[in-house]
This record gives sequence, structure tokens and C-alpha cells, in this order.
Amino acid sequence: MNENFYITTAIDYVNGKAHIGHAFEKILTDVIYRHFKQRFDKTMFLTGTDEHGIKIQKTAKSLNILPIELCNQNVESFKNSWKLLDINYDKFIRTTSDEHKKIVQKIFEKLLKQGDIYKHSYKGLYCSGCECFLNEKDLENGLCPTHLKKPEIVEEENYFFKLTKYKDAIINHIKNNPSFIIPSFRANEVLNQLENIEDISVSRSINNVNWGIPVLSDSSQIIYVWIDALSNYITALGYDPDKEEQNETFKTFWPATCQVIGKDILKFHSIYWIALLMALNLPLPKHILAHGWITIDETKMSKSLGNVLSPENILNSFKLETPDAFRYYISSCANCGKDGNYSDIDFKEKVNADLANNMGNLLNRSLNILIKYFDGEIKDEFIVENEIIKIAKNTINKVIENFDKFQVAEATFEIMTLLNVANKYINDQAPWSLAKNGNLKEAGIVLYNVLEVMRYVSVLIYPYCPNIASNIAKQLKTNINIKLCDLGKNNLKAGKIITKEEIIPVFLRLDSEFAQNKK
RNA sequence: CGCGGGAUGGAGCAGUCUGGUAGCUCGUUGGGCUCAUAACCCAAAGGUCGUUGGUUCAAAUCCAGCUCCCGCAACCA
Repeated sequence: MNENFYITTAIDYVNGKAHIGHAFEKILTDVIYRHFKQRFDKTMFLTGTDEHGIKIQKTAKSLNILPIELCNQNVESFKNSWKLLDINYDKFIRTTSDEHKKIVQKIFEKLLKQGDIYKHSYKGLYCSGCECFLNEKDLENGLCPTHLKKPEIVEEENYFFKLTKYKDAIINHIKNNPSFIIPSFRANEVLNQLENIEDISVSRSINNVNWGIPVLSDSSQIIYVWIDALSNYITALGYDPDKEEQNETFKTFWPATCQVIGKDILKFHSIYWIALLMALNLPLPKHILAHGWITIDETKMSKSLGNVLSPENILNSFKLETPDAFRYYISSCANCGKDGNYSDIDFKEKVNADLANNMGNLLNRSLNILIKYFDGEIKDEFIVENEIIKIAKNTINKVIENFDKFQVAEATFEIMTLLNVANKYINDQAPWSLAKNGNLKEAGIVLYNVLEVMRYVSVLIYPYCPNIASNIAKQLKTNINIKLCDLGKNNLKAGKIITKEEIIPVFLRLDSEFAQNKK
């Protein structure tokens, strides 16, 4: 395989700290990324933060610090969360970085020059308390709900992007590429939204918002979020709108293979972003993956309900030293693009059943038999492949098929099915009985086959549970960092692979009491 | 009459396009095994597939009506 793979997440708005929703998206992306890294040679994973705008400006003011100080603090917090969750991104882009700002300004100028951006006066309801424009629907009895003041009608000159110019092209692209928007049922929503689009405002007066990237040729205007934030996916690659020939990184990775976003921002990514790329004459991303929400105990997470969970809360509440169980659960609880639910009870049951009982215990019992009857040694005569290895090889294909459709939850099901088969196999063959009855070779063959399956499983589960997977590989003395296409070739070699002391359960059941202090 | 998705044993879901004895994971109950992390294997109980009507030899599946939930439209990750 020498295809290239570039995956991005949405960049998070750093007006607060990371919660389980942000974490879901990053874990989902990281799992997909790690899987494709097992298939492709050149891969890239981008995440980052969106840091400009009125909300940051105001929050910073209320804390009596500079906007950049607020951003720096929260960016640190986000990065720490991702570290805790083993999010293995290659690059972290900040919209406040110089490299980003310069390119955004150039992009703006280019679009302005070629006529895709034009100046237009905009009339709206402005609340001086909020220091921003309000929509009519936000008003209560014609008053600003926060300040109970009547907003004034203010006319402002802004720059607009000719979104309508690209409407037909976008409709065609979506219709001609059924796997462009995943899941496909969301494509209809987008097509609907496209019916009513208008040109969008892409700048703000500096009198209203000053925390942003200035328009190069007009110091009275700040570039608004659409061009500022969306373009991060290409500024991070070093895109330069002034150059005919782009750099190697850009040529290697653009267009993105998959852009992972939340369903709330699908409109911006499947319409605004696409139009922007068309205007820049750049190829479009292959897939936009819109994931659903994580609900907490079937309830929508919201600050006012006080049920916002951070990934740290959950890891701490179960005293987890690695994020593997959480990563596994969160990426298997929501079928492709649908909403998923988090509950402490489900979490515990799912990871106990799958990771401890089905997977960890199988490794543990097999290695113990190997110690008990063969002193941890695989003999040459044991290396005879049975039917179960064919099933394992078939599982690789099924997992790949699922990931090709970004069905991350569905792929775990295939791995668990393989483990079920292996558990049944060892039970039916009963190597402990074979050994007692003197059929040592037969017993050894069974163990070899089960451990081979575990080797396959270690690599297949790696994208979800990198630490557990590495642990399994360590006990088998095998290499976890191999490509999926080589998995069938590097079978376990004859020799002593483990001692009694080295057998350590890779994942213990969670039986601790549910932790308190969730708030 | 805005557009779209959904309603399947205690829980969560598949099956619906291409009608033909209702399937998976978890849970429950009984049994087996004793290598293992109260694990693993087998078996059983439990569903008139939201509702009404239609087409058909035959409907979870196709058609029509109705009820209820949800998403988007409307910058919550």
C-alpha cells in the first residue's frame, strides 16, 4: 500500500475545557487514524484549536486577562486531555499561530482579488450590551433576553463570500459522491440546507470584534470564523495561495481522506468549506464524517444541567491508569454517525465483558496452560495451523471493510466475534485434558493456535486500546507495530515465550464502586 | 400539511432495499468444564417486530392511514 492518508478533527473552540464530547471526536479520529496507519505508509492526523472571536474576547475581559492568555491556558488543558487519552496527533494547529494567520490573510486577499469576496452593507439588530448582532428569533418581546434592552438597527459594511456561486456545484458533488457525507442520511439534510443558502458574511468590523485576524487590505475589518477557522486544514499543511506549486507536505496529504466533525457543524464543512475550496481551486476532501452526540445517561449534556463529564472524571472515577477501556467503550457505543450514550453501568459492563472476560482472560488462561505443561515454550511440532487461523485472517478483512466505511463500532464486533470463536475452540479442544491424557503435541497445537489468534487480536485491537494491545504483544514476544498485510506472515516462532512471573492480566474487571464527585 | 430518521423479548441493536419458520451482544435461570480475571462453554426462559387496514398462498419486510419519539431547518462538541 502506498496510498496517503490525512485525517482531521474539528478544531475546538477554547472558551472552556475539554469534555466527553470533545473527547469522543478525538478518540474516534485517533482510532481511525491508528487503523489506517496499519495500512498506509504516509499518514497524517491534524487537530487543533479555534481561538478567535467575540466570546473569547469577552471571557478574557471578564477574567481580566488578555485573550491570548486565556487561549494559552485552555490550549494547555486540551492538550493535556489528549495526552491523557493517548490521542496520537501529528500536528496541532492553533488559529492564533503566525503560520496560520499569514496564510489566512493571503487566502482572503486572493478571494477578494478574484471577486469571490465583495463588500456589502449589512443591516442587523445590534445589542450594545452583548456587543454583537442578534437574530430576530433570539429576541424576547423585541428585547435582548440578556440585557432586556431593545437592540438598535445598525448598518455595517462587511465582506461577503459568494457562496451562492458554488451552490449548484456543491449539490452536484454531493449527489455524485454518495460516500462524501457519512453517514449518508445526513446528505439529505445538507441538500435541504443548500436550497436556502445566501452569501455569507466573512468579516466583522474591528469596532465590534478585535480578537481576530485583520484583513490585510482593510484595517477596519477582522476576518470572521469561516475563513479563519475552516482554512486550518490546509494552513496546517503549509498551503500557500500565492504559489503555483505547493510544498511536498501539501501535495502528499491534500485532499484529506477524512474530515471528522460533529453533526452540528456539518453545514459549515459540507457547504462553506467546500465552496471555499472550490474558490481556491483545490480538490475536495474524500469524506466528511459527521458523528453524533454523546448523551449522558440518555440525557443531552449541557452546562445548565450540570452533567458535563470530562474524560478525566471518568478515568479517575474508575481509577484507570490507561485510557484504553474508555477509548474502547466510547468508540464502540455509537454506531457510525449516530448518537451514542455514556453511562457508568454500560461502561463497566461493556469493558468487563469484552476486554476482561472475552479478551484478557483468554490470553491469561492460554499462557497459564502453556506454563503448566510446557514451561512457557512453544515447540516446533506445535506450529500447525488450524481452521481458526483462517477465521482470524478473515476477521482482518472484515475489520478493514468496516474501517473503509468508517464503521468504528462495527469493527469491534468482528474482533469480539473472533475472540468468542477462540474461547469456544479452547473449551472444545480442552488442551488441559489433552495434556493430562498424554496428548502433549495435540495440546500444544491448540495453544499455538489460540495464541496466534491473540497475536492477531493484539494488532486489531491496537487502534482502540494501544496500551493493552502492546501488553498482549509483550507477553507473546511479538511485534505490535506491523502492517495488517503482514499480520498473516509473522507467526509465533518456536521457543520459550514466557515465564510464570511474566503473565500479567492485561485488563482486570472493573468492580470498583462507582465513583462519586461527578460534578 | 417544512425536510429527514426511528418504534423489534428486561437493556442496547441487526434484519426491512431483494416478502418465506425472528437474530446478535448484555442481563436472567439451569447445566458443563476446572486451564483462567466470580472466567469460559452449552442449554433454557422471555417478542402477537408501535397501531389500524390493504396487497399476497405467505408481511418485521411491500402499500395506505394513525400514534409516539428524535434529528435538521435555528453558530450547544
